[in-house]
Amino acid sequence: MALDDSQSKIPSGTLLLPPGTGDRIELMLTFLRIVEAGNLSAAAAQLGTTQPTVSRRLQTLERALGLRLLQRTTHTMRLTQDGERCYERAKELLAGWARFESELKGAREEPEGTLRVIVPHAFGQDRLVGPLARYLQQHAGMTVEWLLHDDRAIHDYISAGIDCAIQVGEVTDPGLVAIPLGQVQRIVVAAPSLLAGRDVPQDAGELAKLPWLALHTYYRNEVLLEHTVSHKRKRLQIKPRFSTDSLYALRSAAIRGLGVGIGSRWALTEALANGQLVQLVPEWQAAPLPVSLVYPYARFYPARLRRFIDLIRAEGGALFDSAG
Amino acid sequence: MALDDSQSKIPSGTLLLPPGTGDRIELMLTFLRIVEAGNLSAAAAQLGTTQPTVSRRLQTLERALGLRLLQRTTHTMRLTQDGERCYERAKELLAGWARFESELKGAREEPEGTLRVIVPHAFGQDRLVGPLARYLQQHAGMTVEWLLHDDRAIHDYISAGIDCAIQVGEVTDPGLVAIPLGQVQRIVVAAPSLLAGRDVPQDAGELAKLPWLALHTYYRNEVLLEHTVSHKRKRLQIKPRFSTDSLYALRSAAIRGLGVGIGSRWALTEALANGQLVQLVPEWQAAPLPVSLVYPYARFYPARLRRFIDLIRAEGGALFDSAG
DNA sequence: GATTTGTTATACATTTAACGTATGACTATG
DNA sequence: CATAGTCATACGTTAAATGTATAACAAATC
Repeated sequence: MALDDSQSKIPSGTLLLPPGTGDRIELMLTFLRIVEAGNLSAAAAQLGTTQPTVSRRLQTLERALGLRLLQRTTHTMRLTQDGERCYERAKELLAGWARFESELKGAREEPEGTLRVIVPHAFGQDRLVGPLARYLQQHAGMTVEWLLHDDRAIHDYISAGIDCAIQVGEVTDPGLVAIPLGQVQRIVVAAPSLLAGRDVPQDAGELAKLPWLALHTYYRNEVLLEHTVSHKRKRLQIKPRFSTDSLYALRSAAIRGLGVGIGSRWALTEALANGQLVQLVPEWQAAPLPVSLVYPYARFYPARLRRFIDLIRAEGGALFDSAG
Repeated sequence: MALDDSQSKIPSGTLLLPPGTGDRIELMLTFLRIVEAGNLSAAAAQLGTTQPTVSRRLQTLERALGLRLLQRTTHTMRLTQDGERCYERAKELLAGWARFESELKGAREEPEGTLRVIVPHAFGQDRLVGPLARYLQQHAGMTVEWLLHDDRAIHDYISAGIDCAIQVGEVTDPGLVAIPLGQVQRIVVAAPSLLAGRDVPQDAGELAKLPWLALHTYYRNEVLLEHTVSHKRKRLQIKPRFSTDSLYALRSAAIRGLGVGIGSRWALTEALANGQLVQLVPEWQAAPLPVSLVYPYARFYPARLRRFIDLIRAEGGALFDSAG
């Protein structure tokens, strides 16, 4: 990022008000205050400081500039010609400073630029689009990069300029802040065709006899189920014939009768409703997965991120309630 | 001079960079330097300070602004979006500051505005006009108020905004700086018509018999003459029939034969040359008067005054050499 | 994989600077 | 002449900025 000399944009030349003269903005503001108050004592009162302090600041300014700004005695005060010029220029300069601060303050308060979010495929295509739409409605001028990824290496993306991500599963990276949004139920499903000619399993233990599909992001060769009423747990050893990292691919395979699978309820609701899939042993479920909004820990957050966090906090509970 | 609220021109509103955050200009300059150097250590080297100092200044700025300006680790650094905006705005602001300083520096180095000078009538009408003309030739844009006064209360004028004065006579006001320019010889003259039918005085003592004119600014009822060779002194009691504060009025009266007078040689040279006046007892003269450029003691002087002082110092000796 | 180098951030002690209080000097006013 | 209010300075205190030392980290090199 280093710029060579030809690109340097820092104003060059010797500074009249060198470092070590205290806060130069404050000196200029004090000078303006003195002029407008009409004497040093009144200026001190308006500035909330003492008359000697004001006197010293004026002298510091005059010394640094090498100019007499105010001709003053114990009872008279008038601007010199240099003082008049300085007064006019200082007003312009400090007005510029005020604009500078105002613009930065606006940046701090009004979202601007591009928000970059990673969301898992499972949510990014429908469930979170509602809040996203409302965010864009509320903030004209904002743009959003909505990146669908299931990659767990979220910290890499964030160091690459991503503002935040929706993460399913435990958040273990200490460099990230995790805002819990809810949980996703994970249920056991199979196609009716898979069950044709077989006894429908009445208990979790019977599931092991069936062919399995693995969503290897979440489970591979072993499944842990918990009884929703008694909270008993049963661990099953399975030998999946099919393994994927896509919930949708798993759904498709299950619908085709290739095997039993465990997936998030909300992604399977439609297939269950139209009979393409049936839930097996409904009282047994895999551990629900926490869903979190995660972003890097930092001292300050851009307004665009803060506004998004506020929105997701407000609506995320409804998006990921325990029924889902 | 106090302005009421409606006239106040100080930029209003809460300052993002409040007093107490150190020199705000320095913080901004440090930020720009970091961006252009590419890392904090290089910026520290270029700023002639230490890396921890640069780190703290950057953090002070970020804390005061409530914005993250630079995303940085031990080996990477990149501007955030807020940082990019701040960088652009800071350059503009500091360029404005540099112009501000440049203009003030110009004021310090280049004469500008109106120089106000008091000169005695005796000199202001011809002898000093030469240097004045050269001053105006050398400094385009300057204007000069050339005030002819013989009033000895120069300090009053100076408190009224006069930059300097040419003063004839001893300078006793401790608040003034006096630059000696030379001396003016004061000689005894009379009209030939006054001497008609009389013996021409051969010695200073014989002058008392003649009628006298007084230049009451310098002498009234007593005249002290000194012999230019033996340095003997003679004090004469005189009874002037005519008294004035104007050297020219005294000259006119002397030419008309109204009496003997003492005046500055250079103002009488022409009348002497064309026979209107003659010098009496040439080896006896009144004490010469010092001529000084005076101005109020001050910590700083505007450039227009400093340039004028330099010019008068350089040429004043020739203007008021001991022959005159 | 271990080591070196160079980075950023922080703790600590020192140095520097800014401040408020007290007060002197001055001048306008009553 | 006394009083009130001004500006400038001396002094001691407080606050802040600094440099040094160093920990933690990561890329580059061996």
